[in-house]
Amino acid sequence: MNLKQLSQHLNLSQTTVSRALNGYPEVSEKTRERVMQAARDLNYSPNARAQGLATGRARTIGHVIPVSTKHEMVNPIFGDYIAGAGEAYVRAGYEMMLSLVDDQREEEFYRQLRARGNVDGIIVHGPRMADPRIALLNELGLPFVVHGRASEVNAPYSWVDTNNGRAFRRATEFLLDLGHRRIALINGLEFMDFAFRRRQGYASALAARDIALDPGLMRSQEMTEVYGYQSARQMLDASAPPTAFLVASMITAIGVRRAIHAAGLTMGRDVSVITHDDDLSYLKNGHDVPIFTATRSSVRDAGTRSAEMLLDKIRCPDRPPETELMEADLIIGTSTGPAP
Amino acid sequence: MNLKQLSQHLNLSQTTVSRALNGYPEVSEKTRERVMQAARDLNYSPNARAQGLATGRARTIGHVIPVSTKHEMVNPIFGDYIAGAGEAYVRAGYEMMLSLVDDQREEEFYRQLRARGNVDGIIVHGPRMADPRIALLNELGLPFVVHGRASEVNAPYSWVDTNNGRAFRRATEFLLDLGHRRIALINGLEFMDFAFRRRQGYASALAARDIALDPGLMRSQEMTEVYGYQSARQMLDASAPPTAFLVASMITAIGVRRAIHAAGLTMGRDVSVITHDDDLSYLKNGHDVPIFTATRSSVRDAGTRSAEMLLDKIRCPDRPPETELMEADLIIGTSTGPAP
DNA sequence: TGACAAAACCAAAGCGGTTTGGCCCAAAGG
DNA sequence: CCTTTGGGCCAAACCGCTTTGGTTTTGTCA
Repeated sequence: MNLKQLSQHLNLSQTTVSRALNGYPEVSEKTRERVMQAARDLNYSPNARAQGLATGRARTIGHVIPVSTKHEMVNPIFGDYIAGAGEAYVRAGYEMMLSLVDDQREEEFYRQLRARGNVDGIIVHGPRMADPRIALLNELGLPFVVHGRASEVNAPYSWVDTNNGRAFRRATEFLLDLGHRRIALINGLEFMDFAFRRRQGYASALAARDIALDPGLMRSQEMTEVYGYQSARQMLDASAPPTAFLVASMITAIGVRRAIHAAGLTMGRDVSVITHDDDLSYLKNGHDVPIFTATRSSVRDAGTRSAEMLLDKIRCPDRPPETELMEADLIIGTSTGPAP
Repeated sequence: MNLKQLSQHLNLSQTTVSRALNGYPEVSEKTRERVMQAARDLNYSPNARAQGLATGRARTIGHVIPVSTKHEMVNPIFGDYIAGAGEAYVRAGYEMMLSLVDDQREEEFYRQLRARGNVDGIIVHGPRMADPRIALLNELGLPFVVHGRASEVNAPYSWVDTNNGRAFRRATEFLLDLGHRRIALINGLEFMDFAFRRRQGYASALAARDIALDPGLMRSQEMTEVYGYQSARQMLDASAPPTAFLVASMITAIGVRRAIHAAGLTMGRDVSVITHDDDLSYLKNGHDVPIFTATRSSVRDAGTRSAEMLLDKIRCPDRPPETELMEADLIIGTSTGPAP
């Protein structure tokens, strides 16, 4: 069933039927009702490609996930982020397109995305510190919102980010106040902007109390469980083990906890742990009492906010870039205690 | 830059340029070279919507994620599944569209998907035992592949599934052989087909040794960490606690482990645990020695296989439905031992 | 009652590709 | 030398919608 058939069925022109369905005023209420009813009865939906071709908009948002051939992992926060963003898209009648793109040929990919016109805007995931995509997208004139920021990019752009620096500074201060002096940082990959900022927050808190950074207490890797386990294991076995760990994700923290148990120690008494908690639906930080003391910031909310921001931007392309910095809560759980 | 401009630039007709780019034989090699070069130089990419409208194919696959308003979670396996499927799509030049759909109005949504024509085929996620979507999609004539199966649907359809029944039967037998008699099942939601089959595998292994099912040892819920913790906690506190747990996912098993520790017990000695392991990239089951004894089946591979199967189906719509049953490995880790 | 404005509808021209049917010309065959 | 063949190219129709620039109908007012 297409528009032509529908209009013939109704003895009306395609123009009138189209206008009736799209709420234009130059059609009588009676006719509109009749058209709507027929559309419902005959199960008519306009062809998206034809509509897109005619209007020049795709009603689709692209999400580009950079995948390096080396460590081709999809971040576990992705599902929750998408759930949040999807909610906004459903409300606005937009579709969501997902692309996994080899980071070797990202530029080409974005250019094609623009030329092929299958999206009206895109969400940039996993920004690096000097991410070249921002300049590229500005040049291409393709509306975009970054989930995160790029510290070394000065051009203005829209973003939604958690205040990672502040969160990790507060967490470090909290451990310092408990008397900890040897605090390990089990960070994400530090060419990723969020990890870089977390490290800065950690470093600034230590600097404020005149504590020197100890490279032996700092790790930077993909945030897997095994990485948390191995890092903590090694550090605890070393000559001057840390009394506290600051960890970049719940999953990695679970690995750290496993290492603490394996070393015969008790978390929260012998060794303290603070983790960042993205508030993932399948991996809540405990029920009533939090398992881990944590800096918490919902990635689902970030998804919704960035999607809404992008939709706004598409609606009004001339507005200046919008930004939103979400503060993380510091949640006190049972994984921290005074330094032994 | 569109086809018209490109062809004018080359002093050729749109027909010839289109044919040159798409590899048709009725254009000379010399001209083809010239066209290709110009397309590259001028950064020409065909407009996807126009191409789609003209060819009648969208070169896009839809992934529909059912979301109920009650427990709107996105399964953590989703990221890895998508990574696997995405790989196949990239190779074939297909896009991936994601839709979160309220399960109240699923039927309407699939009908629209068909009518609006924005996808050439879809992957059905999270099938229920008598999932109505299969009959609907067969009726609509929209190519699809189910990730999983629907036990109560008899019509033929294409699917890729793990042998969940066999995996859980083997795991149960393994525990029985170790002398365990009180084996708890911490299952997923049992209206989901995979969970139903796992339960059947578990039940049949017990039945084969004349052990009655104990409702007090069986739980069925969304597979969160907290669910694993609370279920195990309650069972261990009860009058006749289990000596082993059979768990539906790594994340839930991590909760079970936490409960075992909280009860002052040692996993693998006092209490055994076997979990299903989807081999998620961020949550590998240990490094060299597996943490948990597990039934392992890569959901990433399942993603790739089901995507390939769907692409085949789209290429040759007349072929009969294809199916693939993936066997899970039984991996021996340190979480199991003889019954105390 | 006729003039005029507004309301209601329509034909046709895009949007940017693919594809059908046909034209032109050089090479091959009788 | 003329016909046939087929390689190489083109004009125009088409995919299904929106939108421009009308035309017709209805209603209002002098």
